[in-house]
Amino acid sequence: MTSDTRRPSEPAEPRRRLTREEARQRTRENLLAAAAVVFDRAGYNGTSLEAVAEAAGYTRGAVYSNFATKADLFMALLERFVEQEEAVQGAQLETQTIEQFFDGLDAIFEKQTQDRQWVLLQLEFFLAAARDPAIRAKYLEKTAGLTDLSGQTLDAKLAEMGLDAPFTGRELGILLNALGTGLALDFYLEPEALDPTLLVRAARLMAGLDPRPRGGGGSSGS
Amino acid sequence: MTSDTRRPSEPAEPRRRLTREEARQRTRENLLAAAAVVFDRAGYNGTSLEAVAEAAGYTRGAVYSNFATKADLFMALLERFVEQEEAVQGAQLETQTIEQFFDGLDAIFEKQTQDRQWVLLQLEFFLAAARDPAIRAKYLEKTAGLTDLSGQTLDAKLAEMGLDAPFTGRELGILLNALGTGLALDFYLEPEALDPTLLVRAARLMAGLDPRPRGGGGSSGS
DNA sequence: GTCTATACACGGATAGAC
DNA sequence: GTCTATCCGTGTATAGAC
Repeated sequence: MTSDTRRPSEPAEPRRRLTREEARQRTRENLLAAAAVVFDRAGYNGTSLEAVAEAAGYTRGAVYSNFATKADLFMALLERFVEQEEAVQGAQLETQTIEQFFDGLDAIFEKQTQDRQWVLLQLEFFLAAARDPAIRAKYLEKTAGLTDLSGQTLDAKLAEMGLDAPFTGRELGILLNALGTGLALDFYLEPEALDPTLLVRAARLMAGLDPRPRGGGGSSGS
Repeated sequence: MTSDTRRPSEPAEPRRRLTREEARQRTRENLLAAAAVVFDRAGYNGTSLEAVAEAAGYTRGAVYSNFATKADLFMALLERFVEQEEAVQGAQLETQTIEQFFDGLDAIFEKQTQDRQWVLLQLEFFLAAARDPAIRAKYLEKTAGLTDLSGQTLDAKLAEMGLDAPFTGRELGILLNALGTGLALDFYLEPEALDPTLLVRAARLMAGLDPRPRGGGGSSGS
């Protein structure tokens, strides 16, 4: 961004008024913020661009002026979300002890069950990615870092502990990710039917540790 | 033979000509068969009822005459699929030894990765179920038997073997189901990145068995 | 160069003809 | 019971205001 050399005749006020670029950026932000809310509520297919535009105080044309298509708008939203999530999960999983790692895993899963709407939105987008190679490429590119995170962390953790886990760190990352996703989906259908400790117990077992985190009598009768 | 029973008084002839009911049933079948093909190809949201009707040799009106809404049509399709799948999986999992059980599990997973379009369709419907309580109730009702299947089978299997699995049969069913779903989703994005033995290895471990099915050196170094 | 206003095509849904 | 005609909403495209 260069200096605000608007017009020679203009009063050389810096940042007095928004430049074109800034205004555009502001509109883009407003649209993205509105889109996050509206998509969240009704899903991707259930949301009209009209609704997004209205929520942001614009018209449909403004949307198309800033995003090529509806999918493009959503992609921008996803990108932003992944960046933020990467930071959060990274901090949550980069712990000292392996016990703390599982606590972090638990926290992530709990958050996932609460962010129901967002996960459903992601799933909707996953569907598009699974069907369209172009979208898939973008999707993988943007989420690659996030999916590798737990695996790499675990790899390091296991190595420094000398555990004889039945799986590699990468495999564990895949398994934990898949299990978390699958259990979250169950949760969305029958929240009360899911034991909240199940994920961590399974994770501990797969990492080669005792399934029971702390004390707790394992009265797991039928 | 009261052949020409065109009178509304009595249709005492069975099977001579298609009754209204039978004709309707036939059309319904045609529409369902066509819908299965077309939905499979382009997904739920990507398919128009026009396309369905055309594939079956009718017009949109015929569809609406047999199904209240697009969702209703899809629900009928799902119902049929679940029934059939329940039978198949039931046969596949009701085995003698626990080794055969894992073979069956493997076969089911492999089929799931091949039936890509169908699983994606189911996922699309799951989304609708997760968002709409009414659809959710129907969805759960129809799929309840299927989800309980592996759990109950495992419960019996574990009981008769006296294994000290860290999970109950029901928990194992949930875990295996969730893991299978999550891994299948991974597979749809990056088919070559998924080790096809991963599911069964994890399943064996969670059931309290040696993760390695047969022989194979466990060179699971990083 | 951005946003508004408007137009168009397509798809889900409904009403009425046959 | 199926088809035709029609309505309405929505994604997409474009012309024009500022």
